[in-house]
Amino acid sequence: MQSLTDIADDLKLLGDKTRLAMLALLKEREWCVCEFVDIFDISQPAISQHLRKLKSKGIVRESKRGQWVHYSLNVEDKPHLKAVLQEMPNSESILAALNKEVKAPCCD
Amino acid sequence: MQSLTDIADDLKLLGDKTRLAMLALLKEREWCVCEFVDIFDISQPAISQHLRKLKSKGIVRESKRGQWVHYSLNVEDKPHLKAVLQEMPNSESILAALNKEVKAPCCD
DNA sequence: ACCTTATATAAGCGAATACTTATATTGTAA
DNA sequence: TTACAATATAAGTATTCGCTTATATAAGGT
Repeated sequence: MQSLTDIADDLKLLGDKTRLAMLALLKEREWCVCEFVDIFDISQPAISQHLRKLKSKGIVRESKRGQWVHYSLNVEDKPHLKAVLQEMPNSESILAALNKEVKAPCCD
Repeated sequence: MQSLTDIADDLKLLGDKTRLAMLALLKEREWCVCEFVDIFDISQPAISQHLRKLKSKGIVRESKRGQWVHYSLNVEDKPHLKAVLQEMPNSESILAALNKEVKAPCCD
């Protein structure tokens, strides 16, 4: 059972357009850091810092494969986040909003 | 149709425990500012500023009655917020978490 | 008119946020 | 080992945030 403060702190992380887009994308499948670096118009360290915040709250899970790191959604025990993400547009719409198309992932 | 940024900006407002509690309380009925002043352990101007932010994003609606101002929820056209609030505990639990009991409202 | 009550606004301040550049770490491959 | 690619961390900075105190506005009662 989460406290009000915990829930607010989780939601605070969704209050940033980059992290919100990341989570909406992660709804569909797991993504490699290198893909996020291609998609978002911010530096690689900025990407890394966003993912660290999400991971530190247990909202995403990381899995290393060789030199690549893949992130996946981990909101099974977070109904508030599940509910929001359910209302988010699909990956295609998100990428369109970011003016990006899905390319062959860098980590193949 | 809301942009990603708009949705993130809405969610950012839920990322504060005071505003999140206010909205959870407003799910049940409308509340007078004076009640919020009693419930939350912050100054009256702080309450007023939180409500102004929520109003400026169209998340709540105000209605003046004499010298009192009542706020009500206005999230019909905001499915993301509706979805989160649906998962929030009821007023009783919120008040319990704040160590407050519902008293006779100041504005009767 | 005056005083009181309810609410809003203004100004200021310390803490948190999201970014940047520079550097460290880790893994792969020659 | 050396070099390179992917990712993370550190440090610095400008902006935003949430609070406070002080003051303004507005409505009600006498």
